Amino acid sequence: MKLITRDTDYALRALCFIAKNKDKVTPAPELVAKLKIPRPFLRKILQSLDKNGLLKSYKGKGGGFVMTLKPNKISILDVMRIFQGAFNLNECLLNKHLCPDIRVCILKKKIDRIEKYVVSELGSFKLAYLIE
Amino acid sequence: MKLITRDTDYALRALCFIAKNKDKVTPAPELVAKLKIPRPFLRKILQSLDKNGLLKSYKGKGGGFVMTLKPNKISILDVMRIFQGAFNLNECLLNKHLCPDIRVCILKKKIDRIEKYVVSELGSFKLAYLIE
DNA sequence: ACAAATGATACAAATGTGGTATCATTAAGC
DNA sequence: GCTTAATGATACCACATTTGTATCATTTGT
Ligand code: FES
Ligand code: FES
Repeated sequence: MKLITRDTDYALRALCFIAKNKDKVTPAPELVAKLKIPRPFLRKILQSLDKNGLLKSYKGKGGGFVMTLKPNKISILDVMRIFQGAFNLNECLLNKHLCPDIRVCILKKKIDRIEKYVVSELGSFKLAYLIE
Repeated sequence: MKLITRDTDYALRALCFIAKNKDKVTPAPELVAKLKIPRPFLRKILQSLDKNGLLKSYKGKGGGFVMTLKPNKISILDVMRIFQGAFNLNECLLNKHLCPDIRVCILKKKIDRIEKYVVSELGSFKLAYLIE
């Protein structure tokens, strides 16, 4: 089980790099060179970050990406949610046929508590901590 | 993200049922009927539980499965480990190329703490709690 | 006009999950 | 011993997800 997937990891690294560049526009090719992320894959990731409002993009020559928020306003969880969907360790609710069983519900409460802990820990871990 | 996969869930349900039968031998067909788990899939799961020492199997007519341990000696984590492998939220160690980066290491520490918490919570949650 | 960048989108390989099918082996009970 | 009801072992398969790749259109600074 992975907690953080590859695209989230790439996204974090890209965000860190772009954040260090401050107001300077960072073009994707620079990220590819420095971070060794496969180019088309990175492009897709950057587009996602743009659509989700974490980056602002500039098209055309001299274009690229800049941060829209301060790094201390972005949490690991914010990035995870973009690439891995809403945090939901308890998928049991979906499979209706599993639910008549009480035992799963006791377990469900346990898992809910675990989930709350994880969400709170990752939600308070800001991108800024990864830069300094 | 799921914390518990389908086979682990099926395994937990099967174990609960078998545990309730105490020393009585429970044949797979009975489990199929009562728990509505696809037959060949359940068979595979029961074989895993047998190989990992949580169940003892009796072959031949009148055969089936019985528990080898008291339900308060088996944790959710024990079952998860059989079907989902060792708990390892931090897969980063494997991908060597990610590691020169300090930021991941700080994050890694955070994830390690999260993992310890999850392992401790699930390791102390015993099968017995699901039965009563 | 040209070059350098992003936008959009479709495709593809590798892996993981959930499930199926088959045949051999064992043991109880007549 | 024969039948029957059970497990053991193993190989296969369909689908979804992950991790990418490829292509072409569009925008913009010089
Ligand atoms: S919520 Fe699924 S069993 Fe209770
Ligand atoms: S352990 Fe992978 S970056 Fe530190």
